[in-house]
Amino acid sequence: MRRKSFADMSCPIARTLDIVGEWWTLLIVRDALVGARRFDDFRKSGIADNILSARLELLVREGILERRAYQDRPPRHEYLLTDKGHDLLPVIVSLGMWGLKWTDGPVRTPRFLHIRCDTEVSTAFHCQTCGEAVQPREIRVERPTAPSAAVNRVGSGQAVAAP
Amino acid sequence: MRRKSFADMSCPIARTLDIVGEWWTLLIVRDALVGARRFDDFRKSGIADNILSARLELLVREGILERRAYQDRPPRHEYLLTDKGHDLLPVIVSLGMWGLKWTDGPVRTPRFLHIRCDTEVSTAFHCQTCGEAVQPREIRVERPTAPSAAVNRVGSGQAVAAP
DNA sequence: CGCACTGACTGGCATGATGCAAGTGACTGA
DNA sequence: TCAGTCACTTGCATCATGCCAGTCAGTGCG
Repeated sequence: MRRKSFADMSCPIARTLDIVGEWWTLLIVRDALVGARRFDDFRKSGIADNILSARLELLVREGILERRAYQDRPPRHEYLLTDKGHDLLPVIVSLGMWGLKWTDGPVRTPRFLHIRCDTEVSTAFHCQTCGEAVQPREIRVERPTAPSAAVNRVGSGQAVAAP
Repeated sequence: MRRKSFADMSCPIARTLDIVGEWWTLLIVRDALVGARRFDDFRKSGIADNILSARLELLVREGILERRAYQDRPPRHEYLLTDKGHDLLPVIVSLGMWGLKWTDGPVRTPRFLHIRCDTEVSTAFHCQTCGEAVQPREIRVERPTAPSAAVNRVGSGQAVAAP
């Protein structure tokens, strides 16, 4: 059954997931961030050949990876992250942080280092007004503004799932 | 074909994706963050009933949502984020930020406000040593340390995909 | 009272996604 | 020459998904 597309949804979160939300896709991005370039490099994650082939094609088509020839007899290509692809770094990092905190198992995760000083960087919310870091618990999520006001549901708040 | 599980992988990113990486799951988390509570609330995203039912059950089982009765004739339940679930906020936000920058379409995204001062917060990398925000471009990703050193591949760097 | 509607699911079925594993072609090295 | 490597491609079986009807309990209206 073809999955319902999120591409035409008005929410950018959904649109991102439409592009990178398939099984294995973000693991490929992770591996590309870590330095994987060739088909054989990416294969080491355990992904099936045909799925890897399809995902690489998708990531190239979406401009997240670019395909570059590294030899011509036979023609061989490697896959490099674009700027667009590199901008998925915060997604990867936040997934890793959640997994570190809430899943069990060995901790074998990429490290993210500030190039200038070689210190490991962390990601956090920041408030420009207060000038300080903010914990997720200190954040109130406000739903998207809708042209038609959401129908009040008595006693359960104004909950509307966004298409 | 049953998907290959990422649960036993040594990478926390993979383990997170094993839990929340199915189609629709993170959109449900998004909606829960925005205030959706009931089956009907979540359904508004366009998800099929049986998939929603299965995803809610998974999120409850994984401790991301808790199921709470809101009436008993007939028995009816609503679904609320746990702390574990709320900690997926950075994942949702980073997905939204990427989508804002790199996808086209209307911008109808949740807003994330600092409770104390009602300012919209943003997420960013931070370097403790330099005491400043760091752009993704200023970050070097280092692959996970491996007990067996990666085999050098001449001319292509030391690329190893992590299981 | 009967009927229509609502909400929260459950279930049947057809189609696409996935994984396994074999195959292909070009090349290299012993 | 043969075996191995690399980068895919392909065939097939099994699961994931979506559509939509159905069920049950309750409510409200004519």
